[in-house]
Amino acid sequence: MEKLVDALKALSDETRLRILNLLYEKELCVCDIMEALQISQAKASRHLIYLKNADLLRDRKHAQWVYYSLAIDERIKFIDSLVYDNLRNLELYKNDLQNLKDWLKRKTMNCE
Amino acid sequence: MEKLVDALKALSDETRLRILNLLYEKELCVCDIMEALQISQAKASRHLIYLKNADLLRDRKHAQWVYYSLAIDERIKFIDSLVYDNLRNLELYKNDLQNLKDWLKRKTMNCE
DNA sequence: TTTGTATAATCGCTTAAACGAATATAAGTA
DNA sequence: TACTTATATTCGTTTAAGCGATTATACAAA
Repeated sequence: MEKLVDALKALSDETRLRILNLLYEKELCVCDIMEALQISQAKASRHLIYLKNADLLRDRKHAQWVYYSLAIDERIKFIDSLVYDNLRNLELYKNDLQNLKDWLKRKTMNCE
Repeated sequence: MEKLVDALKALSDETRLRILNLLYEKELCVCDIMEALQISQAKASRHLIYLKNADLLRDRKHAQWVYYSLAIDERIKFIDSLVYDNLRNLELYKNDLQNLKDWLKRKTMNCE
């Protein structure tokens, strides 16, 4: 992250906060985000790239999937507080985590 | 603050972060901010109002002056971490504090 | 090679927000 | 009442970002 301000701009959008909240659980691919948040593919992709450009995420390609995970270093540990002390007290973000859990279970069952 | 996102939007601008950094020291009027940051009156006023609308500041009128101070409650304690762990390690914000100190000293001396 | 799936990029449009410059308001002082 | 000072607001312009819809790319599997 070049600038602290860039990280804060990346955090000042609800969709991106919701994505970040999910990624605090585990690495996910774009389609996991789409399903858990019930948003379009273009929207998920755009916001993930925005977060990556702010150096808050890294990505890893495997076959046709792109997996995103947190890339939050020491310099911006206030984000931990934001997520654990604020986001996770709000219904919207709690629901998102439950939706993610449900989706990942369904996804696994389809492969068995 | 209605929405966490509104607070984050308010924090995602360098001028507003610089203002917040100063107000972590003490209550200040608009002209103190102008002097310490060397910005125009209109710019100082606009950004202070933006922060106030996000419920991060309160104001208090006394004669022709308007004093602004922090209004950050429990819900957004991550801002403490942002200021103390991040901003205050950066030269720009350290310089601003020194400029504020110098300005307040000059201001006091003029009244003696 | 064709088809399907996952992801990214582009287009056109709309809105928020930043800026300097100028003007308005409101209170204090001469 | 005039004048000054402190602060807020408005105007016109510019830029960043958000969106849905669509198209492009890249890999996999048939």
